[in-house]
Amino acid sequence: MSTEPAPSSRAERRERTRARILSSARDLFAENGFDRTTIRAVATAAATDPALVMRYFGTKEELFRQVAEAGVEEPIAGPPGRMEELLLASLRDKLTTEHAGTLALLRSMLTHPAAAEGVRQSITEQQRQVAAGLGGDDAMTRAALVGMITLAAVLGRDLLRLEGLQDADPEVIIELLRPALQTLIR
Amino acid sequence: MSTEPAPSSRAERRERTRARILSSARDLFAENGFDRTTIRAVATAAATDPALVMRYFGTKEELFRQVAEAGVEEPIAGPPGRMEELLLASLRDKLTTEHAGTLALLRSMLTHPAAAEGVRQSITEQQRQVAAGLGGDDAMTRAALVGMITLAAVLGRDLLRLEGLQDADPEVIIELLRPALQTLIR
DNA sequence: GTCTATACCGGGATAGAC
DNA sequence: GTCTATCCCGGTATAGAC
Repeated sequence: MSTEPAPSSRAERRERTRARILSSARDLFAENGFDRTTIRAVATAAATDPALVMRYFGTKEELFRQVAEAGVEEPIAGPPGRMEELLLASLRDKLTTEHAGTLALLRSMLTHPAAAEGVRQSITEQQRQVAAGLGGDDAMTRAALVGMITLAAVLGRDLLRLEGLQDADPEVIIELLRPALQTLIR
Repeated sequence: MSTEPAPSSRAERRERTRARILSSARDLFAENGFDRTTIRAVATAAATDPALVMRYFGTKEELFRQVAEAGVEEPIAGPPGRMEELLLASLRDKLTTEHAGTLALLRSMLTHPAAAEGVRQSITEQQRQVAAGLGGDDAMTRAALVGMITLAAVLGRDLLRLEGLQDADPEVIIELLRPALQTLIR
């Protein structure tokens, strides 16, 4: 929340405002979901006005799209033991660093079609990678459960904020899930 | 979808209309969530008009409350092996019989405060029961993960409709999750 | 008692003043 | 280029005709 120092050039100011809008939108979408977040509220939080938000992003849908833009995921591959490591590393990353963009996507995944599609694609992608390394005719089912379990940890901690999970050390969660995931990846 | 036969008494007709509204609301809330379900749409689906819906239920919030009213849950207690059985039985029930009311609650749990609270209370209740039978200082964390994992199965299958899960035999899902849950309950 | 018509509000989006 | 004022739609809720 530091006040920016140099007024600098027009282009820079513009870029800075844009970034502030994006950041406010991220927080509000993550906290309240797509439907309950208003352009007006985003503008207020970013200390501008609604018209400017529309000017920069055109539509609420597009603003959400840019907020929820998924970063590239580490591919999950190799023998079971290796996949287990990669999956837990990915979970650690989600639990330790702030991913307001990801939370925005997850928050709306049950009620907003675009968000649902984004999550589904992301999980399906990982699912195929894991299933490829597994074999067996229930590989896709096992891989789906693996994906849902890691997602469930984030959900319970950051979105539902369950007692016993929201304040738990990420490493504890990871070590508790390790043997559970091992029963599915093998 | 059978057309009701006897027009019968006023009170009965009234009750029937009420039930039809409740049923339509259940389906729509379960499919689209609280915010995207309109009173108008509920009325249309129930072949009445919006005013009547309001007359019977007063407010959309109250209609949702009645739709999402949780049935009583089997208590989870006993030694670890017994709790495991009870948890899996509860999961089987959720996977095999249609619980549109429960799905309505789950659909909105990330975006509607009342739904979030309902789910949180339900999980927390189960969590305490499981934690009581476990011991260890991370009992609540383990119990939370147990709850989230079973919830994740329903989520992935009925709400996200993940490939490899939406068409999976419930018994397969249960048997895959059994060893995973065993690593957390012990 | 049931439904038609409408009030009222707040949302996203737009046009035009400065 | 930034903001004020406004449009228009669709939501919940209500009042009054039948």
